[in-house]
Amino acid sequence: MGNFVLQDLMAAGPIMRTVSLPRGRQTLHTMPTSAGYEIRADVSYDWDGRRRGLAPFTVLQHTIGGRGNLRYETRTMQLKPGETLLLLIPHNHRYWLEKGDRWEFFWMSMNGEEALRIHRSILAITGPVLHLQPVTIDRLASCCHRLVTGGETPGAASAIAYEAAMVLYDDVFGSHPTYAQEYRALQHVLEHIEGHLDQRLTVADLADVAGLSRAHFSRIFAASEGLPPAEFVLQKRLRRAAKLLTKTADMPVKEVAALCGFDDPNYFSKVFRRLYGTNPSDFRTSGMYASLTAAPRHEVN
DNA sequence: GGCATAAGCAGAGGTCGCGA
DNA sequence: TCGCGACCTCTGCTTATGCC
Repeated sequence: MGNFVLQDLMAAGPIMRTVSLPRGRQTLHTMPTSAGYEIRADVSYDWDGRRRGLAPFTVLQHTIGGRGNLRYETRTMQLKPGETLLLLIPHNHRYWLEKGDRWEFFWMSMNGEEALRIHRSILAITGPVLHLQPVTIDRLASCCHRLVTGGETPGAASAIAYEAAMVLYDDVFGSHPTYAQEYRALQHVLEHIEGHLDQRLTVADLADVAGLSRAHFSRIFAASEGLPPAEFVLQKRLRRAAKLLTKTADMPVKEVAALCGFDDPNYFSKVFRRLYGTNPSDFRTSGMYASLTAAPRHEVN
């Protein structure tokens, strides 16, 4: 697909596909949900980011011609040809078409923790409107075309969506050494958190790992991951605890707490209840974990 | 004995404004 | 862009008590 360009996608005419694949046993970290190329001229085209359900996903939409409108939190702007829209849902935004306007675009929607994490990192730096290089647009158009016409298995579809996420990553971070450095620092912190969940993890320690001051680290971490660092660590610990509780029926709750970095089982019980709505022992016996969508109410991606 | 709940408190965390 | 200090909020811990 090396020579695929945007014109090839447009040549096929308006087309879209909702990617609905059977759930595999393993959760894929990047999964497309829909893709397509459209020319819209009707005011019924109107999406509100707060009314599209609670399951998180992202929308990547490149404007080929015409124009669209975007309200992002309190700011309102127009999307012109050559501009690419990146949005996380749910979120306080709306994009729509005004009467008499025309909007030609291609888009890809995807979910999965890796897609969400990468797109959130990009959004934290660039905001929702991106100005990508022509070669990036062509590669994204190629991904979109292959999603619409192929990607029949979960693995194949996931690979295409992941490629699209990486193409975007290269464009944004590859051309901005400072952004790349910051991204790598946060990656290092995330790895540090994963490897030390059973130990004391203060925000000051994590800021040291990132090589930043506590206040600045807290600021960029929250912008990148969608949660302040302490809350992020807490949710990671509670997810690990939930898994341990259901997988190790003989392990005392206080031992599960200790393995997840909670020195005090009483405190563990308190925060566990806050997140899951029930105490650890009831959670274990009720089989709640299986009924959850593999995540607590406020998911850490 | 193991665990949950509640109250109280110290210190850590989040966030803002400001300056370099 | 980043660090620093200040201020307010809330987390994390201790202790006491009660239930199974």
